[in-house]
Amino acid sequence: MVYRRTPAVVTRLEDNRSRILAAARDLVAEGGWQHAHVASVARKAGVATGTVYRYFPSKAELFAEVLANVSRRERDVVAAIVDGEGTPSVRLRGAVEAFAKRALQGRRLAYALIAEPCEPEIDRARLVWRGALCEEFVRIIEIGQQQGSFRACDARIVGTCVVGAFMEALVGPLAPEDLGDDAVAQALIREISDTCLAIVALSRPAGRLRRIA
Amino acid sequence: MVYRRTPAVVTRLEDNRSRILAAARDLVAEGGWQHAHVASVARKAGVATGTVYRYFPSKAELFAEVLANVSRRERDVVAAIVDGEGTPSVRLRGAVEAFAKRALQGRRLAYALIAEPCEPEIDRARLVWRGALCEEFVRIIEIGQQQGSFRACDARIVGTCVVGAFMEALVGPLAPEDLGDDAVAQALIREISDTCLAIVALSRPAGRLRRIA
DNA sequence: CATGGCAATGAACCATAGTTCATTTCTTGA
DNA sequence: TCAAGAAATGAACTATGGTTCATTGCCATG
Repeated sequence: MVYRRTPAVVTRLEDNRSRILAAARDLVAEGGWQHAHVASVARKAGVATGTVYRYFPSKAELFAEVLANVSRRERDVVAAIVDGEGTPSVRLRGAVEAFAKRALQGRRLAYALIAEPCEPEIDRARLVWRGALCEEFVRIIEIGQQQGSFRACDARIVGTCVVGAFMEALVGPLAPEDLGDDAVAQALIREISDTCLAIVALSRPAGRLRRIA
Repeated sequence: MVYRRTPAVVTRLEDNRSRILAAARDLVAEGGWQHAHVASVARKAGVATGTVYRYFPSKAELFAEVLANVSRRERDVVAAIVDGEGTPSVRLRGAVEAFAKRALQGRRLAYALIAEPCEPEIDRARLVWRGALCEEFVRIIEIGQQQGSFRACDARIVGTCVVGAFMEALVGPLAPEDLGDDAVAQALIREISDTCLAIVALSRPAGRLRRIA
């Protein structure tokens, strides 16, 4: 019996795997789901079509992993801000703005991962990761409520609303046709984060108000 | 030369057309996109597969029309409320609650039309109609702003946020697995409409506040 | 250097469903 | 009743692209 997986072989296998993943991600980032075929991925990764199937059981799982990788990164960015410094309001705004800014930077990929029509199988994976992102916003809302900075509400539902709000507002501007003026993007981001803050802001007491010392 | 389209024939043709549309809609309402095949539609409508193609150029266009019909109805309901009686706040809340309530009543269909993963071609049609719905919310926001009831903001962006917020919060509960407790649904609807109102509420002046006469 | 076993290859395969179209059936007006 | 033309039929066709697998090549051991 000969041939054992020497470190060299293991490395090569891992290289292949990540090269395929990278190729898949890049393809999506360049042309969306339209041209994200297994054959294209293989070509871009410099392997044969069949090789892809030595690393991933199906197209759907390959792209689900791409989606997971990218989404996890985004979620981590948001999570770091949620767990970071500042008042809950500052953190919520920061999280929303960070997400929006990053999305607008890599528009094509963001559009594909968030909103572009794609195969049902892949679409399903999106829902999962959107849920994970939502968790982070639920957390910051709960923190804000504990500190008395945010209004009393069902954090789970309202967190979902927050995610829905900024996602929806981003979709249009993310669309590939949109070229993206930077000043417009800045204004958009600000408007969106204002809106998200408004969602959780303490509600005004009834009646007229007057500022006090 | 004989055979002209007598009124009877015209009627039969129209009947066929709407029977096919109804069958398609019902299929989606029952089982979502998974089983919405042209052959199934034909069977349910009591015609041959090929007949469907005498009335619709493609599967995508058939279902796009289904989507348009249902969506238009929803938009009209919202539009009527937007143009109806009451303060802008009351109308906004009413519109959101009406939409949510109707969606929760016909869960399966609503889920399919709003969120269920489906073929890219059909998904594209969704975006269009979601935009039309959004218009109505932009309108009520603008009305509210003119009357000084809503905060100053970009109505277009914030309207999109409102739609995104309640859509997203509805998606989970719409999912086919969810059986739907009525009390829970009521609470959900209330929470969502509260949230949507918060989005446009006049922002609190900075500093601490105290109620005055 | 021989050999056993694993990885890579990519052309062929196949599954699914949307479409087509030659044929049949129906309707109308003479 | 018959002819002409339109509508309906549904089995066959086809396009697409994911998946397979017999073959080849490569590498580590004895």
